[in-house]
Amino acid sequence: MLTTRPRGTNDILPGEISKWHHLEEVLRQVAGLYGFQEIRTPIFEHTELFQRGVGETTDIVEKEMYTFFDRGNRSLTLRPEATASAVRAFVEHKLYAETQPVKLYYLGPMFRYDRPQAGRYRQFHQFGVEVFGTREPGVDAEVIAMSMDIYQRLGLKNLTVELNSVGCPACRRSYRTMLQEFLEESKEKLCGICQNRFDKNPMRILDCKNENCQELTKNAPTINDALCDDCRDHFTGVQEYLNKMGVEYRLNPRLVRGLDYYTLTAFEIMAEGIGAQASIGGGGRYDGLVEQCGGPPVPGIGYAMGLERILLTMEQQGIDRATSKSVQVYIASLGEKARLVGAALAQELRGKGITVEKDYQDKSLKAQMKAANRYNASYTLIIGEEELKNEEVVLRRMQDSSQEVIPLDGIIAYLAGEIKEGDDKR
RNA sequence: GUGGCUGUGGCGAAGUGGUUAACGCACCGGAUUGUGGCUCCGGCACUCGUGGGUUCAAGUCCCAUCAGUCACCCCA
Repeated sequence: MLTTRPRGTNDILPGEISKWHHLEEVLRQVAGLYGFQEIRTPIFEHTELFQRGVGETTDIVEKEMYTFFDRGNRSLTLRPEATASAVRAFVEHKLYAETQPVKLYYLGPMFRYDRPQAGRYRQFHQFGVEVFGTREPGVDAEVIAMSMDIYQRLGLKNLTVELNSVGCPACRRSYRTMLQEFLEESKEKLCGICQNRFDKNPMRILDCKNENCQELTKNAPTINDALCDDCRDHFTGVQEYLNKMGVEYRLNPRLVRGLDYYTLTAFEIMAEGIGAQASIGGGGRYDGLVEQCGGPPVPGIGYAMGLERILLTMEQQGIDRATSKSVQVYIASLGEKARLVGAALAQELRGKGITVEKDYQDKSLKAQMKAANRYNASYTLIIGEEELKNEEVVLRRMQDSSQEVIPLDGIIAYLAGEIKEGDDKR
């Protein structure tokens, strides 16, 4: 226990950090391009925020929250998602008083107490955006386009955007009864899970994986049949924008998202080959949420993507950015005095922006050369007794094994010159 | 929360109940004087996840537990 990480968590080790850096860099860059500004909210919130924001009946709230009491006996919860927090901050700081829309993005860890499996962890990372203050279909389209833009820049292929409209609360209510009426007769024949869903969330029955259920719902009415004029207009508006913007998508009238707050636009981005958890991002509109969280009636839309799943997909598609530690100069020294000189040289070189690694343990020269090789050093400086006495250093070019003796007081300038030239050639 | 599979050195992986638990990679050291990448030689396991049990004898069988993994529910 002492030496194992908590279940469902991961250490990101030095060997894999570069792909995270790369991913985060792309995310921030694209967010900037689309005019989003970062918001950082606490990693825990009052439990009631999620109960209210995410929805009492959702799985997240019912069984997946990390809830604890602090010393003041307040109930707090590690955030399972960030939309509720963003909404809270939006309301708390009265951002609705600023020019609308307000476009925010966030990036960080989320927590859900769930059984880990491929692409699912108890602590995972999400990047997400929220747009408050407008319900123009063009914004919905832009948010979808932006997410695809990100995936493309990362080099991901074979992704599908699934699009649907879940309507306004009124549409959903009427559709719900419509669906229940349709299924009433065959209710007994549905699988056990779906019989459960019949009352709780009948729309979920539509995307049950059970073949029998699929067959039974084949001719079921879709949400599109139940949309009011206003919702229908909005939905066609989103599609019109997407078409114009050249974003491909697949209409999926059975797409239902799990959180209670979604209205109108719902979308999900699916990847292949990363196991059962194929959704690498998703989002939708939440026009009633701000008000429900105690703010004014401000519409909003957002999406979130799971970074672990993106990385998994990249790996699966052979987009690999693993890098090993590498260094421009390695300083090998023999003996205490030489090591001191080496340390001084290292400082000077680093001051010139050159990456340096050196020996700290008085290893044999052979061992130091091996180390230099492992670090992928372009140059190795060797300082031994001989060199110390003559105020010189041996400069060895690792690539062709050539070496020369340079006066100690000239080595910095010499190396700085060499490395700059080398950089220019690239 | 439910189910399947798995758990041997840093990693990968043999081991069909019986003396000192293979091997590969990695790591460390060496192959005449202070020099890398190839080759050769050598070194590197006090708990075979943990705790019980069966047995004269268990890494090998049984039970429990923990963890990993995949899937379900659900989601990123």
